[in-house]
Amino acid sequence: MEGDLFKALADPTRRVILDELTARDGQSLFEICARLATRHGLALSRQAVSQHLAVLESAGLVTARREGRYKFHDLDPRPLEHIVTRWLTPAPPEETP
Amino acid sequence: MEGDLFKALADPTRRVILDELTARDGQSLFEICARLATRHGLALSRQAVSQHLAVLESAGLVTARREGRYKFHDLDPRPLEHIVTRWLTPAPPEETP
DNA sequence: ACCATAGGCAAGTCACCGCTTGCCTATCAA
DNA sequence: TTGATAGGCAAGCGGTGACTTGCCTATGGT
Repeated sequence: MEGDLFKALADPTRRVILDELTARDGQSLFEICARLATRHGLALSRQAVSQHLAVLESAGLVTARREGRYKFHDLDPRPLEHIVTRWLTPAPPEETP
Repeated sequence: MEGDLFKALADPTRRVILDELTARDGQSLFEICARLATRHGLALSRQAVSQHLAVLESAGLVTARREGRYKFHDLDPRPLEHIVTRWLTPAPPEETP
């Protein structure tokens, strides 16, 4: 979906996760948990971060690859490009929500 | 605030309002209501649109100017540029929410 | 002066979202 | 094989946000 992109960006914690993946790509769930706590003071449970990653993944902003018992997450900023172009050109009609 | 920008974009109705202002700048509240109904099938109350415009205004995406008993709304897409650049450069640290 | 129009303010309802808790599966090391 | 690690699933709770309803102010036409 298109609207999932904006929903994914709406939460500040998810934006920090994107920051963290920008600084260091290919982190696992526990790595992200640890770095959120140490570098941003965000003491979130593992499931909270997991759910955030699921939202980012369904928005196309994060791709996940499994290796053994680890699951590494990579950032994909390409969907962001649609945001700016949308309201600079004569707007194309959207899905009626 | 910074986070208000993402909160403003989170709602699909507000995105349609931005589309509508992109197509025709300087509309009043009632004009926006009418065009949402006729062109997008969105039958919203006047207050609903008014509240949406307030959110867009506090996000810096819409500027309002009063003339007599009318209040015209103009689009300002400049805050959108920060979105893309944020996750393409080595991310600057954010406000801890 | 009167009334219709354009807009604002405040409270209340309802649904969604973020987060937790508890339990379950899978992979690797000893 | 046993235990520890990495992750997933599902139900439940609390808060926030979108929308409505009702009433109020202000401007403009006649």
